Amino acid sequence: MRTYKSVLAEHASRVLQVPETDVLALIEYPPNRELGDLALPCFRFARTLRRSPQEIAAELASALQSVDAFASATQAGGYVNVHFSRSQAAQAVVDQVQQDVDGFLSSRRLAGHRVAIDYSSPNIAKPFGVGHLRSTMIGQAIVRLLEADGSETVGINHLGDWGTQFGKNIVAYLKWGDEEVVRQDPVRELLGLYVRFHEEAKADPSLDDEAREWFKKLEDGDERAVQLWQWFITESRKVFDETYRLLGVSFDYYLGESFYNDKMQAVVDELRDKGLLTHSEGAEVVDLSEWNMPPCIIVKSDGATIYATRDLAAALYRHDELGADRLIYVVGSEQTLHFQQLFKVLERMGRPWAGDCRHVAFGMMKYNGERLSTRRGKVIYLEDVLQQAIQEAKSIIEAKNPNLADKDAVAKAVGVGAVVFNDLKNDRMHEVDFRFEDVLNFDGETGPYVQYTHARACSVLRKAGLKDDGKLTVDAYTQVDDLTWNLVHHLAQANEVFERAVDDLDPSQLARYVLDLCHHFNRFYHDVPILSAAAQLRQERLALTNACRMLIKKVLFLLGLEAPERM
RNA sequence: GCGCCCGUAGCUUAGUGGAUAGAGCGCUGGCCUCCGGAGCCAGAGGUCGGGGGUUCGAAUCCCUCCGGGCGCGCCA
Repeated sequence: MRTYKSVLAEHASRVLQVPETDVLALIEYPPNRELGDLALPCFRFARTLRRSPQEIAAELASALQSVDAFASATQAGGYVNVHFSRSQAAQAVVDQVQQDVDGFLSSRRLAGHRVAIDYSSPNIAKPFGVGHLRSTMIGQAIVRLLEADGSETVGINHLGDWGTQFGKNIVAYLKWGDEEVVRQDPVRELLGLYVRFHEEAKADPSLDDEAREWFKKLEDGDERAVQLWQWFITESRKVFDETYRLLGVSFDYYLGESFYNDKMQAVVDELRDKGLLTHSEGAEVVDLSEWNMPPCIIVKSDGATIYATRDLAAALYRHDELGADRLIYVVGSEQTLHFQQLFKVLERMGRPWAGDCRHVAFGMMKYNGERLSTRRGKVIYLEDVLQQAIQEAKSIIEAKNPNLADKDAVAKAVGVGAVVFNDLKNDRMHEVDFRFEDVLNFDGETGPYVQYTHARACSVLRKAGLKDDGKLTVDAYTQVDDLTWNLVHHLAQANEVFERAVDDLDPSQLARYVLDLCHHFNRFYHDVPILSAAAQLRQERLALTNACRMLIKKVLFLLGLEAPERM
């Protein structure tokens, strides 16, 4: 929909004879709602127009009086503040949300694009810990955001299914493993074997040699090695898929590292043909000193390739074979340099789309201030965290709403929602010190708070007899009090927040937005009677409630949370 | 040593050059004969890490220092 900012910008731009985009960038929300619904500081125009900000603001204020959408325009120092015509705005906003939430949120700016998103990407035979939550849920949210903005997406799980660690896994399993025990709980058992390997290898370095031999066998296609490796993958996948099912996460492709084994020679050949490879300390590298980066190693001194080579092959595959015009990697910030190198090498290889590659980095997850370490067996299983949160939700339901139908399904939605939202609401670059007390708290700025608000809105609408996809038409809003207006005004900002979230690949903006929206709704709900209002008002308030319900549900979906109608 | 990221209330944080720095948790005190109290309201709590600068205006931009994190060729 047409935003109020652009209406203001258009008029101000015409009056002042300055470009509309310049005006648009300056428009802000006044710090105090009595001042107005939008504000335009005029200080910036003073120099070019050779007039005082106050004078400019005064001129604008009087010119904007006549604009239909504005109820008033006043000068306040160097600012001009406008109030919207409330009844007109409320009617338009509520109607448009109900008509088409998707269209209200998005103008489908990415139509025609196809974006590949690499997210989650856990390692085979390793636990899926809380740390993986970040890549998984930020990635999933980005997929939904981009799709909502019109893009096609290709979600890729780049499983860590190759590398020398599998030699260790095989050795440990053959020495100390038991098939039945592993089958019971594959990931935990394999991790135990892996940790034991590292402990014993300290005293007996020959184990490392054995591990190397077994990995070599795997590379050479040794039947036993391949069979064990595939078994590890199968068992790990079962466990991962269980977690993905719980989280509601899915992928278009599971393409692990091993998928590119036969695609790396072509990369090496191309780099060599293009004269980008140089010999250095026994290895072959792409020199990046011109860009102040260390060289990117392509072929190790033992002749083997390395992850950079693999990632290059993967990037080419995603672009050339999967048809993506833009690549996104949702990977921890410790790999920032690697991706800078990767994108630079792609550019030097003559791939113009290298400029459209993005590394969506995020801070590290810690526990009690300490780094989690798979190798030392220091792991918090995401599955455990989710189950605890679900238990917590279940006991709250038993206490507050014991007659609820589908208690288990709701407990799952709320418990998982709490964990997911908790991770999505903050700036992803921040380090996270994982604390159960935060995740298991369902009050305040949390997923359950948003879900609760949604359920509340559903409840009112249900009592009013509104059908599931019903729409309530209102011809004109009569009285729009402050609480109602604050809610409408916030609703109207959905589109600009959505676009910022897409542009920044930052789901936390939407998480913050929906928290604010819920807060405004709860205040409205608390103080403004809906069902008991007189017929006309009742209809207006129900329509507004319905619009909120729809938008909250939509945003929860984008963030990967369910929206139960009762809880 | 070099590079990147982070530093805002006891804790977690919002804020992408504009007006009096907003929230949540925790704490204190209110609000269910009224649409769901996982809620609402109020209170206490801030030298926006320190210091310089740019600007009419800086938590925000630049410089510098301090504290923390992550990287810095054959792991991914």
